[in-house]
Amino acid sequence: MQSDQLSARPVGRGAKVRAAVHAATLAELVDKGYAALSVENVAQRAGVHKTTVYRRWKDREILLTDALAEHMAMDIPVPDTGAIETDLRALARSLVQAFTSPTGQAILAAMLTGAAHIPEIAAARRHVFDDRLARAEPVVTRAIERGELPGDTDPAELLKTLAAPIYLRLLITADLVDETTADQAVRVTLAAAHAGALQTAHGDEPANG
Amino acid sequence: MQSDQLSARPVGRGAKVRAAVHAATLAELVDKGYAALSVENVAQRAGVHKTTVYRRWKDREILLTDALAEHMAMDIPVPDTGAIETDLRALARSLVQAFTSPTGQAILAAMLTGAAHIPEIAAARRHVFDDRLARAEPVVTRAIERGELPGDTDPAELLKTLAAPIYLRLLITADLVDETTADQAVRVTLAAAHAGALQTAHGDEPANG
Amino acid sequence: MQSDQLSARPVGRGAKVRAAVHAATLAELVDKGYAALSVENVAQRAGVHKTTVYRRWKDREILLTDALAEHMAMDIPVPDTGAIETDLRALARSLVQAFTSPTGQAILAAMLTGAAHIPEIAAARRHVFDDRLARAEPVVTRAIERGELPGDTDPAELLKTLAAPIYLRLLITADLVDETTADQAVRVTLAAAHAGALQTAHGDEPANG
Amino acid sequence: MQSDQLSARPVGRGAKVRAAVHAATLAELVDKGYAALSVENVAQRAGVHKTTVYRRWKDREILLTDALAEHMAMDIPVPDTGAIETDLRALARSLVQAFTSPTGQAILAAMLTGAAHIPEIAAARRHVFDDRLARAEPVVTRAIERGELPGDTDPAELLKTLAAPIYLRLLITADLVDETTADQAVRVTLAAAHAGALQTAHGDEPANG
DNA sequence: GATTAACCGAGACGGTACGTCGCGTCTTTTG
DNA sequence: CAAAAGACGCGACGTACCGTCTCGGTTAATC
Repeated sequence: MQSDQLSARPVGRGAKVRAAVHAATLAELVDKGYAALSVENVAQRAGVHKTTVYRRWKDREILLTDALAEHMAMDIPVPDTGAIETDLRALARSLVQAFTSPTGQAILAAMLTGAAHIPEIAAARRHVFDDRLARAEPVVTRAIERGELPGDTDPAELLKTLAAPIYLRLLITADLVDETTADQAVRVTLAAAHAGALQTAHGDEPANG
Repeated sequence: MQSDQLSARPVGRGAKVRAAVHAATLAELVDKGYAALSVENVAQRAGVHKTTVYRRWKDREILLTDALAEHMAMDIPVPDTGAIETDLRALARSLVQAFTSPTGQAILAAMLTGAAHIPEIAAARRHVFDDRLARAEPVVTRAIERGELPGDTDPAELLKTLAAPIYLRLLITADLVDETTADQAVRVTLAAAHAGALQTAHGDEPANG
Repeated sequence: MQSDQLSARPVGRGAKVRAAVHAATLAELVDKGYAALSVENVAQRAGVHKTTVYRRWKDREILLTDALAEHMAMDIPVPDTGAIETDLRALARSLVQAFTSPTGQAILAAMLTGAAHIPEIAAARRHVFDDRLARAEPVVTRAIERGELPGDTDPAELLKTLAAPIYLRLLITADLVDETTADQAVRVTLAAAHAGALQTAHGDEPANG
Repeated sequence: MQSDQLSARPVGRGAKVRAAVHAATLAELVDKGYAALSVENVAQRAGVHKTTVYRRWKDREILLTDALAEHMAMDIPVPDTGAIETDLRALARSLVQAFTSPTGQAILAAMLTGAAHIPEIAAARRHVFDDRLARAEPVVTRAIERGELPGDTDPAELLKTLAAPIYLRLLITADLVDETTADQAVRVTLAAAHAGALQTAHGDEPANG
């Protein structure tokens, strides 16, 4: 009995459909973009009928967020090189890598789109980034313990400072983003941290970070 | 952005229609969001018939980008207080103010949406930000001349560093954004600049910024 | 000004669409029958798009009843040969003719279908037959005036007696129906009338007949 | 009608299912009507799974005709009062009773529906009525033997003349149908019969009655 | 009394048609 | 000539029910 779950459904076939549809959804997203992603095309690409998609996902939006969430659930390795600079560089570069591929671009765009009026998407996006943040925090705390960073450095603040210029270029200025962008972000972040500009809030910043 | 080259037309009546439709477009954008913005509703809100809208704007996308472009063309005052810190604080705070209003939120969201596959929107967005950047550069160059910043500080790089954490919070983390966010961005930016982390590229950054 | 109606719509094109769709509806009805009549096929047959059909008719049911009603609105000539027997024969034969054609069969079937739960169809059907009845009554009253029939003969009752066996065979027994059926109905009806079996109710029949 | 030739099967369990589904089918037919009768609802009402229904009946149509046929197979008592008038009155009134109940209405409607294009339904309907006719014929032949009716009276013709006005009102005019309707039909039929209008065909009517 | 074969419950699936919405085009009428 | 009015082709939406197809789990007749 390999599937001794509590639910008594024959998950066997269903799981394959789920996977195929998810893959097809992401593929279509990359090819056509958020707006032009039609359920019918996704279904066809997945080798499945339209109604089968609607049976599992209530509508286009939910199909998309679900596929995205599943895709983002993949672990990102947290570096531990023993030095803050190389750790941050690794983090920044992996971020760059994740979002410069066509797939990454499409996913990023999709996560931004329609967020204002569809709370689920906004929530999903926030959750993904909070998660990444939480997993990366040890990098900073370890550096503090090693004495590489001031004791009152705020890990979240530091990591946001690291990520911010990369997202800015990806989303707003559409500059070319590569490893030098990542390295420059590291330089700025460390400069700010050493200058004591990334300390935990003394009351001037509310606890929303 | 568009009205100049159409000067040969009888602008008399048309100008009123243009203005009304633009206003209605932004209003609908704020109320319903990008996805649910329908030409028919915009037309009705503008007290104009649908076909009249289509006569002037080829499609929904163009109507939107045009309205947005017109809206963003409003001047932002470039501060000149005599000190880089207060200047940057003014810039950062005006950025925060611009995008924390419901209108600003909607506009920001709209400019991100569908950008991946509709080049016009991406171009418009890039143009707007490049423009803002260009207009703000004097703030930095003046500070360099005053000796407040290292001589080889890259103005664009500095301004992006200033803006980046604000956009990150607006678009990704959905943290609360207010004046303290602006002030914190200033602190980080100045720390980096003084540490020489915002110099013009010595070859490690291509000329795309 | 050939179209000086109160409503200001350009009826020009619309009327053509109406006619084409009505014709296509009846044609499909004959070919495929009530159950298999799909709006999409009707539209295609009419050289028109599905949504155009839905714009004018709320749903399949209404499209059908409307087409049927329009079709049945055609006048049936009321005979006046001077003798009740030949008049009735003409009436009966025209009834037979109307419903033995494939079209007639299909229409008849459609008017019966779904009548139990869709009041509009039942109402339309009733209206059509009441109308036919009212138009044929003069045939009977003239015969009474000529002294061919008893003075208290009930015209409606007589005409129903005439029609009843024809409908029975069409709808229930599926016997072959032709002119001899019509003539036989006349014979029975006149026999009953002369025997005084078709008088207006003396109280033994409520006023619903 | 079907259970006899399947006698090799373990009828034990199956019989209950058959009965439950038949009852549920008729109940749904009365409640929702022919068009809105869904197999899933029937199954649920019968406390049985959809697939179980499909295992025994190929499709909706067959399920329906089977249920109807079973229902109609109930005997109608053939009266034998010794006088043709009271016999016919009994027949007519039982017909009225059968089809004025909600159930009767629904069944009648169902038997008419879709008959044009689904031969099975038409055949079933014809069979039912032929059967009733055949069983009632003795009433007429006995009357002929008693000398109450002309010797060459056609029994089928007479019985159809009796039934026709009742069906007309049920199906077409939607007049109120009650015992007076039945009695009036008897009056007309007897008048015609006595006048010799219901004799066997002299060759002008084929033997399809 | 265990075996075994038919039957049933459960539910996903491919498929057809439904009726709806919004886009962008077109034609006709009005000022 | 531009705007109003509105029908239209078109494509996608999301829904309902059809009839089919495994899968396990029961049940009941047989050995």
